[in-house]
Amino acid sequence: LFDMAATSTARTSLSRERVLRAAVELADASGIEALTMRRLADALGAEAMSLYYHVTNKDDVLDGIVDVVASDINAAVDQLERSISITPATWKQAVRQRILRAREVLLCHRWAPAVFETRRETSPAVLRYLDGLVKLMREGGFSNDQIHHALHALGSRALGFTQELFDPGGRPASAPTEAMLDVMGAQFAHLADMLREVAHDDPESTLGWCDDQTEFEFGLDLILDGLDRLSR
Amino acid sequence: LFDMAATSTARTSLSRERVLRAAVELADASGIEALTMRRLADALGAEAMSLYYHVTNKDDVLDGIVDVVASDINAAVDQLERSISITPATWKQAVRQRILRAREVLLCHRWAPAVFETRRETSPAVLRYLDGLVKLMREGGFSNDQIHHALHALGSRALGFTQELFDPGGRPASAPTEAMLDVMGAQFAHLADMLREVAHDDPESTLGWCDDQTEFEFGLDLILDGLDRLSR
DNA sequence: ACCTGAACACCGTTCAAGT
DNA sequence: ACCTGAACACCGTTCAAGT
Repeated sequence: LFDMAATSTARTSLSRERVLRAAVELADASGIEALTMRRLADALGAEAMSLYYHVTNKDDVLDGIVDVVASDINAAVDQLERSISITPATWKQAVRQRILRAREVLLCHRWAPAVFETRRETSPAVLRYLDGLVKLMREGGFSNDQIHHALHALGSRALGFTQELFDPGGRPASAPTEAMLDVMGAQFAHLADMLREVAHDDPESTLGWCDDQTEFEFGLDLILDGLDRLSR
Repeated sequence: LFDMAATSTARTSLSRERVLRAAVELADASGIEALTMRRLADALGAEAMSLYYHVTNKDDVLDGIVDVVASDINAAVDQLERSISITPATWKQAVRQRILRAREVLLCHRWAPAVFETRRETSPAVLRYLDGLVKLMREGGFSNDQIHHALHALGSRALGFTQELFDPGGRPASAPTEAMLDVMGAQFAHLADMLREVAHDDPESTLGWCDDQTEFEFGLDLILDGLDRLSR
């Protein structure tokens, strides 16, 4: 009657795909902790219990949104490297580009890495992503055994994220103040000295006092260079 | 009266330390999902609300158990490398040994890595651990800037764990059956080929078809070797 | 086939109250 | 100072019932 406007998106009936897409949007907008069955149903203009017709339970929703994000990654990655032939000389650049592209997608879903880590069943879309990576490295001259080691060495970095020991999640981190470093220095002199020097070297970093992207690429290149050396 | 035996451990009064230690034991024994305020209180022979006198809330409990585990790591690591002088030639072995020791402690608390990742405030014990690592690398001839990059490149590996894309948490993984690989091969040929070959190469691996420890060390050495080369 | 509402068993946490 | 019990606002999920 009057709720036509409010429920305009809800008029079309539910479906697994619509539920999952709404779940991703809810997590994007309000954080993963806001993703409850009741709130998700609300966003869809339905009752909580209606979801269970399209989805077996909340775990299934989490598996589902991981697969949605991984599918987005595949879509982004598929647009890459048309007609570039992969050789032992070019594999590294191709893998690097692929991983950084995956990272771009992940940066649009800050909650995703944490959820990826909690999943026990690997999503089909993640498998497809890894399949592409294996293909690339085979063309680059690696043995299956080497590729297996490489995937383990990369770990989540293969998909474009790492877990940091400092400040997981809440980016951008603010630089520690001089006062904080002084307090810290009393107990942890070497660590405080390091942080003081690093903060001094790059005081204007717009992405916070640690540029995640730079650090991600540093670690990634360290590993890729090591693998490259391994293959010769 | 009759519950003397059942509550024998509960007779001593509560304290923050006793609460945290019980929390670690509960997580060790029953998994992190069993760690609720009510069950934790039960294990201590107290009411749920009594905990709040010694601990500000559940987040504080999680911060606390991370710190307890990190303290255990420090204790284990402190027993290492007495009287070995660190030089550019020996730093790698010392860091490697330190990290593998940290990993040993973590392997006794399978729930810990996942909890480490969710914490926003870094625990004092983790800071102390990192301080020791920085000290080691300084003695090994690295600049503070290089050490900063190194810590980011190592990420959680500095503390002895990585997140794997396959099968997070539930170890040991069982080898994929031939039938599974056939199904998988239809969609993900390169990945299935790789897994088939790896499983065939090492069919007797007692730790499951992927030896986590071997893979962890492979990735760690790849990074340490890269850092070593960087410092020359 | 698809959706709902009441209900259940659990959470974390507040508050006022006990000793 | 330390602990408790009832209560509140939230979960995920079951079940029987509606269309």
